[in-house]
Amino acid sequence: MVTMRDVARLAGVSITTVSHVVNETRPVAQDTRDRVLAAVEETGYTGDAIARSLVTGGTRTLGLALPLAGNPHAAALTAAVEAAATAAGHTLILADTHDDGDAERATLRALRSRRVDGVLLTATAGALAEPRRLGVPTVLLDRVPEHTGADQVGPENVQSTSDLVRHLGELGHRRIAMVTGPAAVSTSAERLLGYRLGLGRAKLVWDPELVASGPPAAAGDAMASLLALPSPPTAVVAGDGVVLVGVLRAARRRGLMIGTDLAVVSHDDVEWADLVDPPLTSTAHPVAEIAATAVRLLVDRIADPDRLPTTVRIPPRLVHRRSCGC
Amino acid sequence: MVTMRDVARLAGVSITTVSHVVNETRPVAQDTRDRVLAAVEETGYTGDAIARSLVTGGTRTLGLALPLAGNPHAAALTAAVEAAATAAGHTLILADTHDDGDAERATLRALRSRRVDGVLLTATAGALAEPRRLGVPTVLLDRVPEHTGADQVGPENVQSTSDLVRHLGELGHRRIAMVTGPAAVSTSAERLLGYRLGLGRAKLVWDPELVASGPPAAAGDAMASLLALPSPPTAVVAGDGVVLVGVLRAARRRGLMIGTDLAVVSHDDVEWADLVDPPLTSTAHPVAEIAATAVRLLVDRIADPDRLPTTVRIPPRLVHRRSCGC
DNA sequence: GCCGCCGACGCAAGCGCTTGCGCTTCCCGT
DNA sequence: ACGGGAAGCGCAAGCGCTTGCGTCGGCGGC
Repeated sequence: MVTMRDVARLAGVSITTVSHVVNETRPVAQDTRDRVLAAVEETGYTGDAIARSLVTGGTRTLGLALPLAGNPHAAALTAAVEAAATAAGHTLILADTHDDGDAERATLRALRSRRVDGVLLTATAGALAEPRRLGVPTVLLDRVPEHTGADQVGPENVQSTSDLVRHLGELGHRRIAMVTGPAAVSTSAERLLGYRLGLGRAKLVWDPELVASGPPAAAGDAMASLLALPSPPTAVVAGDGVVLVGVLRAARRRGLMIGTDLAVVSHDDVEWADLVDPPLTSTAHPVAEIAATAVRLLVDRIADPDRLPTTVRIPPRLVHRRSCGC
Repeated sequence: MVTMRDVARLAGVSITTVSHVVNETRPVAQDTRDRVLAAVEETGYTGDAIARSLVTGGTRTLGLALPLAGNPHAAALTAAVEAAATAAGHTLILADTHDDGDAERATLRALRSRRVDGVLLTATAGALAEPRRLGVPTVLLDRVPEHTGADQVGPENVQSTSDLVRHLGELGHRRIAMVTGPAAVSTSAERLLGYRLGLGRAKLVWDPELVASGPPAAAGDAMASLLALPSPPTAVVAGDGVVLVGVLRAARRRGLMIGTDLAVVSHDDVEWADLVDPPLTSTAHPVAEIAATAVRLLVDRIADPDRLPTTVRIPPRLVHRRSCGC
């Protein structure tokens, strides 16, 4: 590794001066500057972020901790966050939390030991207190539990789900089912709430028999059970993109025609939504906007640890296609 | 931040001892150990990877640099690499290269200034020489150009594409088209080669009119042009998952029945392959295996910079469904 | 002609950690 | 009773950088 010392020697100045010209932290005579810059060029000096961080305290690094495995939505979010972080001049450290409280805590500690400036976290309930304990600036991403006293950014869930259900109701459906991920996840809980709300707005009664929530991988089986009911649903709202896959598979296995035998609407506008038959009605969540907002909030929080926590809800856009039966 | 000094003070020992206890680098009397560990616990000491790295030289950090934007395959790869890196005891720094030579070079320099131990790189041709120039241990991922003298891991493309084409040929198709990403990308080039090879094996002639390669986003238009040909293809092989989407959209716009009017086979077994009509015949690339192999190669290279470069090709599995017309 | 000021730069103290030496004890063999 | 070895620890250097003080000329104002 070529160090500042090498550059300094070559330019015939002190490392102090090299530092100041590289960082532009104090005026340096023009010809000295030139000599230093030339030396930098010649040596291929890149600097050492590690050493720099040790003295400045900051790393210009953000941690992103979320359940990554087998989740296209998380993947999209990751890409969007990377873009936003880079735009804000930060590097991204990626860590999979496996949706597990212990793993989240461990991840957080690891990130903090790497001195990340801040963390974007999609947490289970188990690790919500950890960031404050560790004193790491954190914004909660995607999942937005109540009363955390933290900055958080996520989709608007209640209203949008309610709209989905109401639309189904207006189409004449009386038995509308809902399949979601684990109710312990705030996103699922909120969408479940929106579902009930929508039912009410459509003047329908809540039938617990018609809702299934659990691990996304089990969504297919859950849907199969719903369809096996004596009086099965004629419409279903899928809580998210991965649940949707299960729902669709179950319907297909049962030989149901989507849109005709069974209306399907879903959260998450998957990229293939227009490629299946019929094209899927769903809500499109502006991932880039969510990511950018989260990064902005985090950067603000890092700059001022004492500002009041902000919660931002970003409403999805309804993409109306034909699986709802229209 | 609580430092070793704090722990040492609390435990009534020197920081040397704390260091040795924490790292288990030399024997320490049991009760001293206990006191130190207790102090660690009490203070919540996490260590400082930055300071540690400064003295040891290593960071136990790997960089992953690839074109991330709008590419589900890259996303899947990212998740797989994260898992593999974590399993190998490394942290992952994620960087989007935007498939651009200059950006790649800049990214590589940034990663090196962060002192990553090694880099996994999906590169354009423009930046292939950079890793060696910078002296960063690197393994090329996913795209595997010839003669790079570097470690590299990627899918087997020629044979698998050829098989796809041959299958189509055996089904009686005479005019088989191919749509891929940019020919400058080695993956596309190889698949194009496999396509020609398959054509030969099926005793068909190569008609340049039937192949389109270019930016994935333009795949739809490219496919539309192919379908508008006086004598349009009766079968098409899509170079990858994102091209596939364009192909399918174009076919749909033209009102073609997949599998009947137009046989479609594809690389990349997208998660929704069984949800469209008819289900798609495609090649499933073992992403986890590719990622794990790449990380292994990289770790080996870090351990021994002078070992001979290895190239690993991982063959995909053909998932035979019905879009081929069977 | 002297003082003060300002522009241009260098000194050296750390940041928190690892690690090669070296210093104490303490015990055991003779 | 004494020498020597081993076990248990601590000292301090130094990783590559930033930054608060200083130093050193040179120049203008009086």
